[in-house]
Amino acid sequence: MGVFEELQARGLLAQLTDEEEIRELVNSGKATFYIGFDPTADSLHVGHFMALCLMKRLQMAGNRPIALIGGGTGMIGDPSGKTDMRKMLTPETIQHNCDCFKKQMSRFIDFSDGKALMVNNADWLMKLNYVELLREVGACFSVNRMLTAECYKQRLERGLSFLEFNYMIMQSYDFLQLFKQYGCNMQFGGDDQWSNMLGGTELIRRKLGKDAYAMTINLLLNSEGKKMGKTEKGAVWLDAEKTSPFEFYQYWRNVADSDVIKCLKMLTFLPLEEIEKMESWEGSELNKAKEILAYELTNLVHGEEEAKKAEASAKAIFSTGSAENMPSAEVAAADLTDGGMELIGLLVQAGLAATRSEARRAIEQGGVSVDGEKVTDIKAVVSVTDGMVLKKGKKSFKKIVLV
RNA sequence: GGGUGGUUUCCCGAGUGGCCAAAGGGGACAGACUGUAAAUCUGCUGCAACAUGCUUCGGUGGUUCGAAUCCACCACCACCCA
Repeated sequence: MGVFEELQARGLLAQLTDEEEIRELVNSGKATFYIGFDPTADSLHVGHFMALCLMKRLQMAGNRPIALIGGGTGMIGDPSGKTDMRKMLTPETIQHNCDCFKKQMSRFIDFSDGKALMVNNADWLMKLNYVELLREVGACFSVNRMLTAECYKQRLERGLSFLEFNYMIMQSYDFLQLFKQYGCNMQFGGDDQWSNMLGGTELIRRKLGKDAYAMTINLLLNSEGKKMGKTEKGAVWLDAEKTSPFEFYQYWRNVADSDVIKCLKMLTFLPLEEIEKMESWEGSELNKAKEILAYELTNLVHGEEEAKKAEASAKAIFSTGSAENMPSAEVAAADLTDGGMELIGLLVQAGLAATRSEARRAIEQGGVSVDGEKVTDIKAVVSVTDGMVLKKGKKSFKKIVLV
């Protein structure tokens, strides 16, 4: 089985311009392909992770990946799939984000000896001349056709600025540049990028009369059709500072039954046969699959040591309530009166409640316990000791560290 | 440039002078049931010194005893015309 078939079996492939050609190129390890990353935040998240895995899989099969950082396109903002205008980022922020991306990517992809490249499209986009670009590239695009593109549909109803309308042209221009400079003949990306990617292959055909290919991977959606890798607080980040390994582990440990197998297939490097065995697991047995999923992904992103730690603490906390490796919160001894503190304030300080009102509510509704003892008195004052365990709801724990 | 409609709490969306911290739904949070799942049921959802008080309804100013609601100006958005 070649890489192509493997990708297919894992349910990753969505749309392709030319299945036969792509299969051939990719399986023989002759492709140079690129995936673009827009620097909209200072860390990569789970969505990017899929793309990185794809790069890694293809690299292992001998193909050469190019990670394109969108320092230039980031100045414009991709309207695809968005309902509203994006926030404009300052050039400084974009630069900062690009730097952060670089650092994180090198953990996943082997950039040594030109086995993979990392380039920034700011290098060519920023020095473009407007009139020249119009003559050279603008002539190749039909506005009529662009307007029928799926990625603009939604936005046509709500308003689309000329700035964002140009995103597709910039992305197409990227592909042309990479084709010319590095012989990059394929572009991969999320399925929401399809029309932008087609723009590139067409531009190459028109300008150079050569064939280039595009392929999209399925977005990681849960059984309700929502994008995965998002929580109420925002994305699940790959940066340990923004999403701790423990939180990261917990996110995957808590996926719905109906999504485990899909996640294992799409995100992990476990052999397909192994995953197929898990498909027959039922009921609470599936919990084992979730543990595997969480461990595997934490391992990939944060390394073996962190993965083991996260797994051990999760088990300890949920089975015995043990405080080992539990996420902790610092409390200054100076804030205590006679070694005690009102529970409401403690919850807020530990980050288990955003406001005092919220903390009060949690207590009132019987959701708070201290060292395993449920507390329902709003006015309770608890004596704070180093290592005491505070629990709010079913899954939020904090160990108190006195400083 | 001209006209029309709009901007409400996390989101959608009611509210057109006092009974509005603001209906209803979604989401989130907490409880029950469970398997750290889903579904279901219940509670809860601006802040606080929590039975009183304080700050909210695009922005600024005004009318009024009293404004999310009325007036003026500004900003932004959508649609139609040019």
